[in-house]
Amino acid sequence: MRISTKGRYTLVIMLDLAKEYKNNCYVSLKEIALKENISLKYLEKLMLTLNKSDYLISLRGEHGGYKLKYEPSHYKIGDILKLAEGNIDVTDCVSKDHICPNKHNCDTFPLWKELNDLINDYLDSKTLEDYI
Amino acid sequence: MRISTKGRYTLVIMLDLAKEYKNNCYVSLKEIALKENISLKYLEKLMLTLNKSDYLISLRGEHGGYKLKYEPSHYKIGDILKLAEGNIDVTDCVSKDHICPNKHNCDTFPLWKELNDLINDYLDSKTLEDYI
DNA sequence: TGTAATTCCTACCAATTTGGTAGTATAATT
DNA sequence: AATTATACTACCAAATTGGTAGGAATTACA
Repeated sequence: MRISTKGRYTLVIMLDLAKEYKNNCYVSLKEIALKENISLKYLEKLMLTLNKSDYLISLRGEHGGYKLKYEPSHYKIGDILKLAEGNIDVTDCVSKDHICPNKHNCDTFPLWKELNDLINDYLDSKTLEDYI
Repeated sequence: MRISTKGRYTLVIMLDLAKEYKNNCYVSLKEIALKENISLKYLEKLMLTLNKSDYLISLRGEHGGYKLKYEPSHYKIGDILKLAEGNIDVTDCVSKDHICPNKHNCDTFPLWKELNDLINDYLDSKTLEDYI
């Protein structure tokens, strides 16, 4: 049930950008790395994933960095975690139809399905706005 | 957020034993392995963990196997998963006090704490009885 | 009393994931 | 031209996952 540093650090980045959204300025990874005490190189790597979405605007060079493309309430926590972690489903059977041939006869499927819905409904009900 | 086969198979074992509880007979791993299409050797290994608890009564030899020590409603799903997976906490900061020195100033801690409580409250509200 | 069945226990192992590091190319600012 | 920052590729060690192999101990039954 673990959320790895990929998801946690990615959320930290997004929150730091969210906090600066009203100032409309770019925030560099160096600032975030220093402030949050995370390796710059690791943050760069996380940005590769994050940047494949339509979430951010980036600028290279001096006074460059990243800023949110939309206002903080636009970003659901669940979406950010799914992007960073790849997949946050409790089991494969709840998301991939083909993986379990007899889920209708499976005693544990209802458990995983209900738990997965609980988690996803919660994470989709919260946005960056709620944590700044 | 994944539950691995350790947790899933362990729950399958416990449910199979729960279904036979009223008959008060021993169920062998061989039967479970055949029925559930899981490797016997892997089930044996999972039993090493499960057997360290006070959950089961085992008997070697012919017509041997395992049976539940208590009635199915005694076993919380959360307890079984914690035992099998080792730790199902979303992050370390929600369970280990020392791991994060400034959790009171952390923007994301409330999120992990609330999510972790949601999951654990759900899993502790269900027992084997609910899935047989 | 011997044999088959079953749990119990210790090693070992390949593939994947996690949590990074290193180096370089590209772009923007001064 | 120099500096600063993102973008991208490659690599790597440690831990976890999902097993397998082999044998020892114990029990039931013929």
